[in-house]
Amino acid sequence: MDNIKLANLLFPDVTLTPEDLEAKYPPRELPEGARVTRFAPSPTGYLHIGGLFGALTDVLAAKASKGVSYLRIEDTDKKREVDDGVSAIIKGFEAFGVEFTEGVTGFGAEKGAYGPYTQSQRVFIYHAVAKRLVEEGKAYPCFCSAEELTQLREQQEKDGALIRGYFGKYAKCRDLSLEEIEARLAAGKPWVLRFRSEGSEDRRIVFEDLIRGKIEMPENIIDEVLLKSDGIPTYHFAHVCDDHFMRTTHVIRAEEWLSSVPKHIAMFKACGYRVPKYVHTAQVMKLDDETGDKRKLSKRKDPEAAVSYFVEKGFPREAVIEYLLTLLNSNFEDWRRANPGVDAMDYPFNLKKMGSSGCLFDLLKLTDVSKNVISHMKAADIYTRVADWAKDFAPDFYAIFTADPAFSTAILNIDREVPKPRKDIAKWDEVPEYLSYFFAEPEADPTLLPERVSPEDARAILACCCAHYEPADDRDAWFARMKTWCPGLGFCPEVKEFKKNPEAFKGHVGDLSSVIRLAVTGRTNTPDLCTIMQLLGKEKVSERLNRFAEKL
RNA sequence: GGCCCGUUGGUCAAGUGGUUAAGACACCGCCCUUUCACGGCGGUAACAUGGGUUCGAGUCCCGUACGGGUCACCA
Repeated sequence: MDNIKLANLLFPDVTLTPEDLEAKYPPRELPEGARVTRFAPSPTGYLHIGGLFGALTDVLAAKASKGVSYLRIEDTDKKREVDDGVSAIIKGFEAFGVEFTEGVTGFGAEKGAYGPYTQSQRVFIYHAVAKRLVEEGKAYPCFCSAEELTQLREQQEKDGALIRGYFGKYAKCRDLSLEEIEARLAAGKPWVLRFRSEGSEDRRIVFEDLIRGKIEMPENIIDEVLLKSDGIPTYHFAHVCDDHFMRTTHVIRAEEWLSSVPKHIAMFKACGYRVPKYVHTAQVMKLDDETGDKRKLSKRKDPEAAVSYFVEKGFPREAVIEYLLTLLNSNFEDWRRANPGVDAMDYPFNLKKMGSSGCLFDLLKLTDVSKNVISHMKAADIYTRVADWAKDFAPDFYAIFTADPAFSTAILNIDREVPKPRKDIAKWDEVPEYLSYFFAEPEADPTLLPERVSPEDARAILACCCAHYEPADDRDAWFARMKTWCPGLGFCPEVKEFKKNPEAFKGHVGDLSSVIRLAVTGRTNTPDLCTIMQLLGKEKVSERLNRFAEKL
């Protein structure tokens, strides 16, 4: 068989050689130990939380070694591709502040010297490599139709074959003569290019996965498809060409790829390329609501699988990243305690410390992380973020919230920017309800009055407050003033004293503030009442006090 | 079914032959407190299972069970 002739027959227009490509994409000049990683999604829909998880791994692994991470779009399956798939991915990363050093940066835009970073634009590379493989007898055209392949599969099932696929005696096109190939080509029969596997069923291959250690598997014996009939490569072939010419050092990808490593190693070797280091990360799972079993997060069934879910709920990007980091490296939380305020992206990430079993996505833990993150934000920062969020997801609230920015910022600042700030907001969609009483008069429910306070006493308290409230009082002065009202109302100004002798009083000073709080805010618990009343202003406070008194 | 990966409290997990088996979230209790939160203290709760190897095993080996993945001209 004249392989050179075959190669020219198959790729008559390809003149570029692998050597040209080596020159075009030289090894990177990076410091010793620097890792080159890549995140390589398919534009098949929105960005998945597992995708964010993976991308974070790539970016951090590169950054921690002063290396390079890049974003490559794997659009080799036109059937599954979605129109705005690329921008959905880019937008997703933008929303969470994940930045790659190289690669696709927008629709049709990219940066870096190893591009193009979109596979559909790299066909010239795949074809150059494919042609060489044919020249060397390591690849061959296959004319089997989909029906024939289905038949083959059924046959193998009947035979009870342990290994299934296109190989050995089932590989009908493996040994076609040049004449047969020419004839079929002339007849216009569609063909795919297959890898001529040299593997043997009874040989085993050993490789190292950076988080799982040494793994041993049977050699690949399948004549995998390299180029589909439309000339576009399969994932496997694209992976080999791209990660070689983009000079990737660490292939970090989800666990589901683990079983195709033997295939990939065989292909790297056939091409004469150095095999990259492999890192297969565990998948993000969730507890199924119905069965109670752990299972992979699914795009279809789980709304929280899409990163847009977190945007809509208004989780700050830092919180999501922070939470993901706790899943990525368990000692992240220790590092965080030791380095408060440091950018999470500067975390000295350790690939080898990644867990090897799938972890459950815990929304409750995310909530806790988020509360902490938000508690450390400045009120002005929160104002901006809430406004940005509300603009898209709560337009009605946006209008009232942004009507008086100074007021909104001030109310967000209650009990904030102090040593022990409140931690009661976990995500922005809680804010409209959380702040509602500042923007509209609340419907106070009389049944929420403290048990020992009768409606008559409540009315007396409200009247007293109405008559003597001084907005200029600071917190201490306000407490002191309330205490002066107590004797006249039959309440005890000191809680401790009241507890010693509860029969002597109707209640204590705390009850006064409870009644006032209920009248002013409609709630039984709120941040500091004194500040709330100051911000509301004497007029509104009096109105609310009176209105509630009328209802009693 | 073949091949592969995994299995420490409800969750995330430290742990690399000798530990009272960390810590965080959640939960419960107490303290602090003029509400709620915050904070402090304490508590419940785990090495899937059976065999080895060893003076000694969560850690090493084999089997079993249970989860997960993969066996496409999808990635």
